[in-house]
Amino acid sequence: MNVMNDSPRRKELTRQAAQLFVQEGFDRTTVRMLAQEMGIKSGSLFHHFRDKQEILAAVIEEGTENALGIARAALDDCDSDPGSRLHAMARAHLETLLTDRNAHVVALYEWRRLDAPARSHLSHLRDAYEALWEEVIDEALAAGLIRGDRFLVSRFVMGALNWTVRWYDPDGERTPDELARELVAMLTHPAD
Amino acid sequence: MNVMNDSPRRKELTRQAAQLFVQEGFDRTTVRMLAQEMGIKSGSLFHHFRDKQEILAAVIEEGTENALGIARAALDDCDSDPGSRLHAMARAHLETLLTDRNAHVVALYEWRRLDAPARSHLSHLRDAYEALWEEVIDEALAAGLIRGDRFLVSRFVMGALNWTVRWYDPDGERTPDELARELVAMLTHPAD
DNA sequence: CATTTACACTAGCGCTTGCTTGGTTGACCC
DNA sequence: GGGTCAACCAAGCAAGCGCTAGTGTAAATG
Repeated sequence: MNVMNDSPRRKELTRQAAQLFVQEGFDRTTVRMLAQEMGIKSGSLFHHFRDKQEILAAVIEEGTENALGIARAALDDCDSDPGSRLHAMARAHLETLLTDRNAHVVALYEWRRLDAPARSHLSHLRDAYEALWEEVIDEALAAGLIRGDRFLVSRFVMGALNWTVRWYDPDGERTPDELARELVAMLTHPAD
Repeated sequence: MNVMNDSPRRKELTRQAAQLFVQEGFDRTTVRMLAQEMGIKSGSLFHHFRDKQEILAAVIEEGTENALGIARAALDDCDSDPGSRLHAMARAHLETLLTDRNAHVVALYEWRRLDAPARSHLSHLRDAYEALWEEVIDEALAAGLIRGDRFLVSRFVMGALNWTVRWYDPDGERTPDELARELVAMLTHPAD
């Protein structure tokens, strides 16, 4: 057990682990399965990760950091009116499902398998992502674009969005852009 | 391994199993832990259930049947206008979280641990529940109360609703009725 | 009274689990 | 050309896993 840095090798192993975690679930995925997928022996795995838990944490960390980066970039690039910003966030969220679906599914379904220290570290990352959403929702509320309780609206929206991993097919007919547009249309109350 | 009927004893055991599955997750819950929680020895467990999988199936089956019953009753008892029906469904959904939260959490998080036969049987039950929602949403769409694509709207609504198990505290300040009202308000576009 | 049924028990088989140990390899460096 | 270091391997340990076999017993049933 030597290193736990973020070498490129470790990044690649993390990506492969995410795939297996989605297919089998964290608990059912054995270190032997992980090693085989990675093309190494099970003992070698512990050169890159302290233990199995750390592999899970690495998967979730990378996925969340990625989503955060994409969302921030989307907000920087879009128009400044609340509607555009709402749409940009929804679109960014759906686009991460194209490139990073596995990590997102793992983050949603296997969060509770994290031990306490990892959970506390990663919840800060997740909070940062949700804070972006709440900011955008606040702006939309202030502009009268949507209405309702600040807290409840963001929970409902996060729910609708996170649920997309269950049914959205990125290779299907609907683009993230179209889908984001539909979601915003459902929520907003334009002054006809 | 004698019986697999639905005796009252088995119902109680199922309820206790749901509790443990939520706390630990299905895979981490051992038959020995289940037996201890039930106050029997691990071998005795297999008198009531064929195997561990069947316990999971029993938990999900009971929870879904319950939700279906409550939703149907709510629809029978409410006014016939689309807004009332939407509200009745949302309220029924949240009310099941008061009495049956464990089973619902298990159904959401451990669905993929079901083997193929159980999954096929239970998905019919779940489809029946979702069909109720789609019916009510269709009525609301037809009445112009909400708008958007039939398929997408129901996915978004189901997402927002199912996500409530993550944050809703039935012992907290907000009643299911209030919460349902907020959700409907967020979705609907009344002709001001 | 005899039999069945429902429920519980003890004991343990066969296997898999996460992880450790002690070592080898080959590329790079001064 | 000796030293360093990440990367990998073979072997295996201790613990725990789902589940089975066979038995005991008290209440219900004929």
